[in-house]
Amino acid sequence: MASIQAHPKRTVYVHNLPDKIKDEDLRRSLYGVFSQFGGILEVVTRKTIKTRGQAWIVFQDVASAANAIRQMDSFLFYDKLLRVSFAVSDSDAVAKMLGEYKPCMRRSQTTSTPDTTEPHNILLLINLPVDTDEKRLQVIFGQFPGLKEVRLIQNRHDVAFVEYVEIHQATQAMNSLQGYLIDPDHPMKIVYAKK
DNA sequence: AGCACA
Repeated sequence: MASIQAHPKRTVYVHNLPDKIKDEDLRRSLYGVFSQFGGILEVVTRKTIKTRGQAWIVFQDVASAANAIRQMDSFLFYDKLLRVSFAVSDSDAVAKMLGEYKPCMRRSQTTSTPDTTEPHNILLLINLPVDTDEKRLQVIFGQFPGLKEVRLIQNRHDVAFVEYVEIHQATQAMNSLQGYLIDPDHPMKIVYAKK
């Protein structure tokens, strides 16, 4: 709790890993232990001076990553206690999954926000499963600070509005939950509401 | 301790 908390995202940063283990064995063990929390897109380890003893576990959704952190921080792994938190930045594997990966955006802080729409404190969710209920959306979007209200549309449960107090809070939720799989067939699309 | 991916 003392360290800086990165905001929720699909990638979990793990450190205090044993560094005598061969990279591929380490990846396999990490995959084995972490896959109980949800689908894993990729486990990244690199044994350079700067990156040894660390790993990035890229989950398909933020909820899995959050669970992994809750359950696995301080977990005894080999002979050490794992340190598990949200990664500082998003993984390329996530951008690729969402079809938003552009090699030139590496290392730039540009978001995947379509600039066709002005930022807004209200988000529009589309492509929801038709049986989506409001409570479910409240839980998912309530992970991010500033949630004010979730509104489903009468007779159309495939779209919803999610309102945050501040625009930047809406943006944070949008960036983390873009493509979120409410179910395997419905990657959620999130755009800013129109002014 | 250390936040990458080409």
